[in-house]
Amino acid sequence: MSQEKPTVDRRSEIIEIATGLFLQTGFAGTPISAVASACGITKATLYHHFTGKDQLFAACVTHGYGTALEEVQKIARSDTDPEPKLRHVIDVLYDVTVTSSVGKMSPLIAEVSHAFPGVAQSFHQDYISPQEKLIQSIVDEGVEQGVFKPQDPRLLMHILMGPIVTLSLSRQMFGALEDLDSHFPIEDLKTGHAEMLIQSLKRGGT
Amino acid sequence: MSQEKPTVDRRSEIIEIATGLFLQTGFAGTPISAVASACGITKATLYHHFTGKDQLFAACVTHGYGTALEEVQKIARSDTDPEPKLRHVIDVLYDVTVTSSVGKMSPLIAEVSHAFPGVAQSFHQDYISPQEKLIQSIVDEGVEQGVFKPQDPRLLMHILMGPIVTLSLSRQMFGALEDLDSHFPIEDLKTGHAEMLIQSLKRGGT
DNA sequence: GTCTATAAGTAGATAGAC
DNA sequence: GTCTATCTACTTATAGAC
Repeated sequence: MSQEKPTVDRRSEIIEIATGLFLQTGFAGTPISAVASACGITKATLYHHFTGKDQLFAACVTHGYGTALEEVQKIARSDTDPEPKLRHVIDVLYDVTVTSSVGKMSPLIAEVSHAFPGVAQSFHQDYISPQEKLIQSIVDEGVEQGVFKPQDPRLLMHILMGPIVTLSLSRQMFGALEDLDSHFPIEDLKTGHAEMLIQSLKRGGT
Repeated sequence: MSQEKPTVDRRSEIIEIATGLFLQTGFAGTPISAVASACGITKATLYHHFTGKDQLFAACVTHGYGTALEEVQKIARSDTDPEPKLRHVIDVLYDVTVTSSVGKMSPLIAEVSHAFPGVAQSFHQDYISPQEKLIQSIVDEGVEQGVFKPQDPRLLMHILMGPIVTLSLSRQMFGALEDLDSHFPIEDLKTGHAEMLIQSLKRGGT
């Protein structure tokens, strides 16, 4: 009775629970023992699945952004006009970054990156870079069709991702505030941000 | 010879060194002993100046944003037209957030806020809120003079602070990358961001 | 104000039985 | 795969001498 699950996906289960704990208390602030007991296993068992704390964290990051990237990929490949396509991507980016757990990991990766630079490096190579290329391809498509004016790719990502990541960070940081949603309302900010970005792309920048 | 400084500002000295260490290795990742030895004193002496690790951290935050807020205040009060005034503020915000140590503390505050919600709360009350009001007053001035169109204050802060905070986070996170400045060039992004923001304010949003 | 010494607890990680 | 038991190292924090 004590082992209902047939071990099919114990690993994924651990990863998801660990991700939640890391997000709550940080990397250094989350003892392996806390992860273990939250999973209902002992430390020794946890070490049977992962060779160390850093490897567990790396698995959390990979597991998370793999799913997130697929979503953006699906949209980029879909057969829609550039503008609604970009709006759809912005929608998903807000979801992934502000609502789901993956996006909230950025400050954690920053924390860990000093001790384990490999984590940040693979995060950039496997998630940030491919995502940038996908978004850029959508904008390029719009430029070809004459809907968008050309824009510096780095500036575009700066204006696009910046507010989203910071909103996620703010909502974590000020999670204790009673009026969190009135200070940082996701829907309103998303709509306004998207509108501004699209307008700027249509008119051409700088 | 071993005590050259006349204790005039031992406290400030400790705070500045501690801030640097916290930024490098995080709150939980920075032992009190590391701070002490970096200051050239012992743990016991450090505990003579601060009653605990959390109080030391809170002092680091307060010390930092106090200076930063004053700079913005000076500009807001100056006798210039709204547009150059806003450009000047953006300039200072990039400096403070991306270059100096204060701005880089946001992810740290997020980390600590779970264990000590008071730190985030006072950060919001004493720094974020006043700064928002100062910036809003500049925009309001512009609206009165007919240079700017009215804008939702929260959206404005979202679009203004978002990219800046995220740039700071990215540069910390990917500090190990060789081509950091080509991926995240401060000057170019600042210029483009400011231009876009001003244009959007002039034209009116949403 | 600064030190040495140490208390009291917890961290990551492993050995070996079942 | 999971457990109990344990190791070593390091953590925050304090007591008391100088």
